[in-house]
Amino acid sequence: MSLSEKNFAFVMHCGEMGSRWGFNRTIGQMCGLLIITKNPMTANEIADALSISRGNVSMGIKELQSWQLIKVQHIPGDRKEYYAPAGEIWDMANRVFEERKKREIEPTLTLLRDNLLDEASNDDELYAQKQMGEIHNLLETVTKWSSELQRLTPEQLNKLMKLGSGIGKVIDLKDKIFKKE
Amino acid sequence: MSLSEKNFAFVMHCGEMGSRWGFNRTIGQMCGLLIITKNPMTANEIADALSISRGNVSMGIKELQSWQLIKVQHIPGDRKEYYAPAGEIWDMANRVFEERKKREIEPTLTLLRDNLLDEASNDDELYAQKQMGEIHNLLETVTKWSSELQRLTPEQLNKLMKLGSGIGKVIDLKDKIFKKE
DNA sequence: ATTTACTTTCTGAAATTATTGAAAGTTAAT
DNA sequence: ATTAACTTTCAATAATTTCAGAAAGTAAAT
Repeated sequence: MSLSEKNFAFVMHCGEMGSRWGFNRTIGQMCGLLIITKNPMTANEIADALSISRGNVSMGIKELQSWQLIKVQHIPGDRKEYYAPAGEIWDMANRVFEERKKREIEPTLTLLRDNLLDEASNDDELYAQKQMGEIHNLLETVTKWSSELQRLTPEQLNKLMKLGSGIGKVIDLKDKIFKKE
Repeated sequence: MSLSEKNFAFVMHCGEMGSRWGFNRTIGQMCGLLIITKNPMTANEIADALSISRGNVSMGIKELQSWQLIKVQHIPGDRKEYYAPAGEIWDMANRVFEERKKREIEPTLTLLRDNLLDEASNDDELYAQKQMGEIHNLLETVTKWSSELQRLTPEQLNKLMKLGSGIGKVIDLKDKIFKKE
């Protein structure tokens, strides 16, 4: 079974974008392919569909598993491994987001915290520390905020999203009601 | 004037991270360097501080300008160009975010919209379209939501951030008050 | 118009990253 | 124990990206 033109275009597009999301072209293609394919696929089917080597598929699978984006399935009486997306689109996006946070924000936070422990010994250092402090705060806010969002129930989240620009009003509303502090 | 050990470590770290944010190592380093350096720097100073070629700096400047992350300044009676960050940390993060959205979300949205116009002609295509539809919705939500956030005043934004997990309660509260619909 | 002080562009070399395909590994069936 | 049907690993190669340094460009000062 081969891909329709449109579906193929989508898979290739995932390849181009893939590199921006932290994996390489092939892995992006694999991910896109598995997402739009109804039935789980074998490694060989993937290799054929994308015209890449079997070995390359094996690497890609390992990588996609490390991102927890795909899962393995077995069909009784069949020794092959079948691969499928590990969850709904929303879950997958969340995983990518989480993984990226871990890879790019956390190391920076660690380094910044370490740097900020030192006393600045002159004006230049003081300025550098001020700037690093700002980055640190920004990253902490982003981290905290994103984990808060993930704590919401899907229902709350949905409401929040629908709220859209109304969010501003709700904040003001909350202020009026609890204006004591 | 050369960098302290800690500051140098920060700049190098920006190099490593840089590639994840869409530019390359050198450009990440340049960006970090300009952020923690109090005074605007000339291209030659940058080249010296990072031990890279003058030509490479020139490329990097062009790229950073295309991201609107740095600005050029002139000192009267001096022909050199001096480079400095284009704004506060928060602004720069916003620019990077915006630019990434433009580069990776918008093209995908375009492709998906195009693909979703077609009628599915069989079961496989129908499934593929369903999945693409989900991705499309997710990306639209993210896009919409992020531009809502940018529309908030810094003050509102600050309150929202401080709210943290309390956001859930506020949503529920709002629901109770306007429970008519 | 020339020189001088700069910036930009471009080419090929170097470094990095991705990919193949063959060999090795694994495991179920016989 | 051997074979058959798979998967994984890895060394060699291919493709891509980054970079230095030279050459070309620009424009202020003389």
